[in-house]
Amino acid sequence: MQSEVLKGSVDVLLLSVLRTGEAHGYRIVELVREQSEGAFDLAEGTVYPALYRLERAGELASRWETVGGRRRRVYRLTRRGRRELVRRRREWEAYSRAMGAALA
Amino acid sequence: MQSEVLKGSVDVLLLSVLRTGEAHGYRIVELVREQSEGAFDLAEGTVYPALYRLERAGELASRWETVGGRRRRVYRLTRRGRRELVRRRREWEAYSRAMGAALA
DNA sequence: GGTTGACACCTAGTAGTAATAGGTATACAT
DNA sequence: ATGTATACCTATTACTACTAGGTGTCAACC
Repeated sequence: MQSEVLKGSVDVLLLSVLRTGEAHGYRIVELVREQSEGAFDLAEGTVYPALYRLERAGELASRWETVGGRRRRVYRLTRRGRRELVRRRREWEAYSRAMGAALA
Repeated sequence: MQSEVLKGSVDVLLLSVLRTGEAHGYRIVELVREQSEGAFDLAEGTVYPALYRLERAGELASRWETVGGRRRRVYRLTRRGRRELVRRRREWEAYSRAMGAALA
């Protein structure tokens, strides 16, 4: 079923909210909630490991930042990440279309 | 993320292709392929366990049949299965809408 | 001064799906 | 006899997402 689409739902969301600029983990959770109109409220235990995974895969890069005494790790898309975002979004669309056809 | 939606993608496909009548496992694989316009080619190792799971959950019922010397197990939706199909389809739609919003 | 809540990160363990990669058996055509 | 389509079954594995904790900073309030 080529189910990286399924498995990668969180991944594509993370890549997508970073498309307009960098953000740290906690903020990424908020962005996903906002941009999905409240539908996706990702647990931190889901997001942090996913971010490491994406960084290990070369799709994200990060740096440490300190703001108001609080440490943050700020993530941004790499070139590969941007490419992957496009690919995964297309995959999502194909998947979505197929589900639509099957469930019609 | 309420990810039964994700996890249940195969389940809702199986329920859906049975909405117009009963079918056996091998045929169900074909129906999913046809109705998804070729996009979903489920492995038998995915489908059979899923059918057992759905039967154990009371969403499907089955009977044995012999046609041309070949044994088949024919599945049909139960009332609960039909209800679940409606519920899962709605869930899929909400999920799909949210993904659409987030990836827009 | 202590408590609460928001901010911010981290990780070990678990449940569960889907894929992999086999296996068995019948019928029919070549 | 061999191959192909039909038809079912299952053990193992990889991987995701979730659960359920933990650490620490800062600001506000009582």
